[in-house]
Amino acid sequence: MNTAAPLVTILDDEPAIRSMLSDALEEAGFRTLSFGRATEFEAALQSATPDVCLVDLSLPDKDGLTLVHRLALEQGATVIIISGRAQVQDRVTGLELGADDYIIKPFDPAEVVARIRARLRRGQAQPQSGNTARFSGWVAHFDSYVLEDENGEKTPFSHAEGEVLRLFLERPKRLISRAVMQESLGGAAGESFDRAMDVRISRLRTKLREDPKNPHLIKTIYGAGYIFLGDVHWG
Amino acid sequence: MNTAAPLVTILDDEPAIRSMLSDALEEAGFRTLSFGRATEFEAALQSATPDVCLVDLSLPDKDGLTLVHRLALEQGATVIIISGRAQVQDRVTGLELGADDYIIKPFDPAEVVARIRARLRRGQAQPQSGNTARFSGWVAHFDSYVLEDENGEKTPFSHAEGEVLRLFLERPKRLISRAVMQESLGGAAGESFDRAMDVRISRLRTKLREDPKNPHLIKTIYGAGYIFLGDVHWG
DNA sequence: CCCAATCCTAACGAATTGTAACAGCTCTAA
DNA sequence: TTAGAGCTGTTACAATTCGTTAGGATTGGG
Repeated sequence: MNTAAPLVTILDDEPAIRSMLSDALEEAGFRTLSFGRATEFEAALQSATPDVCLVDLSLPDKDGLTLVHRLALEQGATVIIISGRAQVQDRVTGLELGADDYIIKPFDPAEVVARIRARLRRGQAQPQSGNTARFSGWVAHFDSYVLEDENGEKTPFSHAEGEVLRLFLERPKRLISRAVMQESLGGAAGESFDRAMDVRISRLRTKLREDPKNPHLIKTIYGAGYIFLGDVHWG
Repeated sequence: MNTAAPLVTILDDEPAIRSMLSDALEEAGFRTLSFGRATEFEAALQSATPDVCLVDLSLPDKDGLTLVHRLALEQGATVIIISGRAQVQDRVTGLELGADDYIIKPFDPAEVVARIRARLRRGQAQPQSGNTARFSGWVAHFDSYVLEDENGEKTPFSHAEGEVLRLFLERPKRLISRAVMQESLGGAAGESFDRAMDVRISRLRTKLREDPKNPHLIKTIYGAGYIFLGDVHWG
């Protein structure tokens, strides 16, 4: 991971907005890269991995939502949508597809900075440099499928449980929507697969000895998804 | 933030009022800048960021209300409206658009000074450097969604309650209009969502053990919005 | 003081989520 | 092949969340 200033990419077709954002962000100590079109942006992604992506949904050459989806899911980037559309439905689908936040135009640049800081304070994409993750006294071994508590006591976990756990450990402290989770878990978006996901999570919770009333690790966001709360260290 | 005397801008088309205000304010130790027209004022905004903006709504060249909206939203400035119109509706729309206070002509300059001092003493942007906030004996943990009282007793709060609480804790001691609140809470500005917001606040109040007759923390401003009264420390 | 607008909140119910119990599946070993 | 063990999706029902409704309380103008 780079210890330099975090890199923020800006994708918006209006030059005025691009410069307003980049001014505010650079003054706040971020590095920025601005793009007016999705294709340019995607080309640049090959060489640099941004810490945060600001994306305007109304792009001239591509559908912003699918782009957001790809960014969030494949790149694991922190995605913040900027949009002129204030409809609830827009916001919901944006977050469902994996965005981390949703800012409505017109906006205050200072607020954007604040939100980015808030996101960065939370989880950045974990380097995930190994097959073992530590969090809150636990150690998860993904090659032996074993969960180890602080006393060294070991509990095996299954493949399905491991998928969920890995998803959480790769995106800690960020909302993971049900939609994203289903897709990652290879679930047919079929009707009653939701319940299967619930059950997976429930089983994982019992192995982590969670009290669902006061969850220490896996927090449910009603109507949205889940957040994993532990501090995760891979390696 | 500047450590020198706070800068107050005055925007009013009547020269007599401008000079009366600037005299009173400078005597009270503020720096002032006066403008008779919105366009001049906006030009000056490029170079200096005022701490407080006094705006008369009846301007010759521009609609004062949209100006207020932009100021409050984009510049994040503290805006105080000065107006000859005393109707509730005028006041309400002014505050809804983000103004912090509303003073009716004719006014006593000393009162204006007092109100400005009050605003400045109140919320400057909170650093918000963590996910925990302390206020009035309470501790709010936003990652575990738990509210802790002075005896360490814990009450969980839901996601929806957390949204409201966070909004308050990020803008303490400032008016939060219902419009702003709805927008922040992702509510369709739809008709009956107001009630939903009321209910959220009501539920939050019971968790904070508030007596709505004598609110210690969440104060209702009839016709305008709410103010959170606690001293908030993030971290 | 009266009235209309506004606000509070108890109660209800629809939507969402948790999880126990069950059934089908795969794998292993005798 | 059969029995048993473990895994995982499905079902059913319980619990929770949260918006809506409705009626009463409060506020401020006239």
